[in-house]
Amino acid sequence: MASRKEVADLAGVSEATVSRVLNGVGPIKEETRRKVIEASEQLGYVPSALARSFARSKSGNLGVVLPYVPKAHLFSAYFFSEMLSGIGSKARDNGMDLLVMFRTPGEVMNYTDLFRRQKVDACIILGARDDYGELEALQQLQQEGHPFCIMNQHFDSESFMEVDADHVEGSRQAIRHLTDQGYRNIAFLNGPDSYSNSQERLQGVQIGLNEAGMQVDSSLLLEGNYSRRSGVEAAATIAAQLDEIDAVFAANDRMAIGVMHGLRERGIKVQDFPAFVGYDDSDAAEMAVPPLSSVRVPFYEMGELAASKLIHRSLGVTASSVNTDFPSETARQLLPTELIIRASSIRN
Amino acid sequence: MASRKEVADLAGVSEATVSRVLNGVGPIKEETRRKVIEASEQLGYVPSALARSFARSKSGNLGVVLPYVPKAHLFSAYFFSEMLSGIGSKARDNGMDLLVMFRTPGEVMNYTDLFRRQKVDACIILGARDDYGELEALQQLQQEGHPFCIMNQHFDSESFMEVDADHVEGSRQAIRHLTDQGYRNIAFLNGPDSYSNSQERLQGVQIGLNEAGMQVDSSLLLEGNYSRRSGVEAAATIAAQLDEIDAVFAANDRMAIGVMHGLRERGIKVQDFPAFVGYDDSDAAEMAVPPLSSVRVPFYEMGELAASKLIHRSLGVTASSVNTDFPSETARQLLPTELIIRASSIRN
DNA sequence: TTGTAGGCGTTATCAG
DNA sequence: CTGATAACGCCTACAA
Repeated sequence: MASRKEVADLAGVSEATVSRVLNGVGPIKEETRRKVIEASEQLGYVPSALARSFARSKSGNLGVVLPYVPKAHLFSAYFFSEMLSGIGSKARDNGMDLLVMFRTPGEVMNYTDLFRRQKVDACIILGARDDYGELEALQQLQQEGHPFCIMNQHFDSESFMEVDADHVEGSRQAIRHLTDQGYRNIAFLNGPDSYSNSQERLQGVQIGLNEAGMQVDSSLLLEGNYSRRSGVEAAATIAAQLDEIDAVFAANDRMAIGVMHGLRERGIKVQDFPAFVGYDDSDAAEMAVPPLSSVRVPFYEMGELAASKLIHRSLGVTASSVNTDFPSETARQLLPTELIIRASSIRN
Repeated sequence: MASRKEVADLAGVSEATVSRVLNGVGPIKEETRRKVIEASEQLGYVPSALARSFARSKSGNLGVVLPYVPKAHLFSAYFFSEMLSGIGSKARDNGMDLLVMFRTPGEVMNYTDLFRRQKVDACIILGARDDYGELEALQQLQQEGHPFCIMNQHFDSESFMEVDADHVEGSRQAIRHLTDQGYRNIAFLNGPDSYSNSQERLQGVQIGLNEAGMQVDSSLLLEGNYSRRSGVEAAATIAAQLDEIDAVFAANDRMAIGVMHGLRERGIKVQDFPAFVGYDDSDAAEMAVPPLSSVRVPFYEMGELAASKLIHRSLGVTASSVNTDFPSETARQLLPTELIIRASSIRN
């Protein structure tokens, strides 16, 4: 491959000038610029990202940590691919590449080493769990001043940069949609309490019910683990009290669909189904029978936002530019959800 | 952060020795090794991947090119996340990181620059299209001797390294499953002919029908674009000749489910449905109503295989070691599929 | 078994 | 506006 020196020789300039032209820095005489461009095109010269990164001590990589999912279909892949796409789009806009890593099942990830080794300039963490080891690792990151952003999980009493959807409001909307139609006995199939997401949904449910002059009935509170299977299991409980239950709100689509399946397995006909509202508006929602109403979460946009925040942060934020474009830079930022209404929740 | 020099000083050795110990190369006196390890742990020293890559002129990154998917739900995200996980698993085992890129909608990707810039040491390409620009780009890669592997697409008359599933056999199995049960009028909803995958499925269908002493009936051949919507559209045709059609084989689950939806929209009852077999065995298959029989594709394993081949190739294959572990290194390799039978295709 | 020193391809600083 | 020239942090012969 052509070297920078060859380009310099061909263009009749110094190597430094070649770099200046290619990086668009410093004042350059137009003719010089032209000569350099021509020469480098002719020779097919491409600067080495490796050398560049080394010299700048910037990898140019945006790290993305994904939970370990393969084969364990707790969450829909939809979820992650949307976020990843959003992140990728912003990264590309800023000339950064995506370095994707999967969290290993047991062990806690050593986030700081990722930065120390200079593999990434910033990092987005998806699906962090709220356990001790994880928290400690994140605190260390924070302490060392590495730019990182957590998606889809909130750590109370920490001031991590976080991006999430407004699950309180999303859940409230879902409940309101049901109560507005006169449903009074709404079962809520939530996910594990260890996810901040689950807690927020419960809050939203409470608010929604209160607005309709109702209270949470703990006998209508069920817990699954976000898998379809756990929905099927919850169906047992729901089927048993089908007289009292006239609607089901599930914390994600998979569980909602699981409940539907469970009811079907028990021979319950669609016309006898309670109303259903799911969550995520994954592609499974529109594929469900009946089509599942669901709370749409702007995963793609969340990915974009997280990436933007990080990039604008790690790309030298001067004292003057801070607090203008990204006021809540270090704070938690929530994107709005939207209720998508389909047949499953409409009174017939 | 602690520098290598500090470690060397603390351990009372030269910097070179520090590197040797940390890289496990060359003969080292046990005591020296211990001193170095201690010193580096004490100082929290972590070698810079940047500098290391630069010195070795190896990025340590395995590139993965993904098709541009966001919002266009032609393929299931399931598909990609499985492959990505498989790739990631093998990459990790070999100390490589994943550099993920999304193909931009219009333009052809400049694969060679990826290598020239030294961003990646090897590259896996998912969802390549068989158009002229793409082919040319791939040929150039080949010519320059860069290690790359194409997944899920076959280029005739090229000897690219390719990994795919055996779609001929998978489709044959699906058809046999149907004919074995006595279904004779099987509609085949295929994807666009521009994907080698589609062509292979058609072949499999032909073989399967022939085995049952039948021929392909071109009036039963439909084409969609792998989206659910296209399945819904195909349902119009199928509904119109429901007397003649007793089974439907679709080239992926989304389309199969789309057809089911289309039939439902037309008021056709489940008990009057033709038998259905989908393809991919994505999570949507088991969520479908009725649960959809489908040809399982080992995406995860395909990812592992592709990564393995590349890694073993780019990690110095000597003349002696070649043609032993990976006989078909530069050839096409197919993994077996498996028919998963669910309610949708069982005669009632 | 270990130290020395050159080189990797850029960036960036400092003269000119 | 442009040309030298030090870093950058690590790897790896080569020498000892």
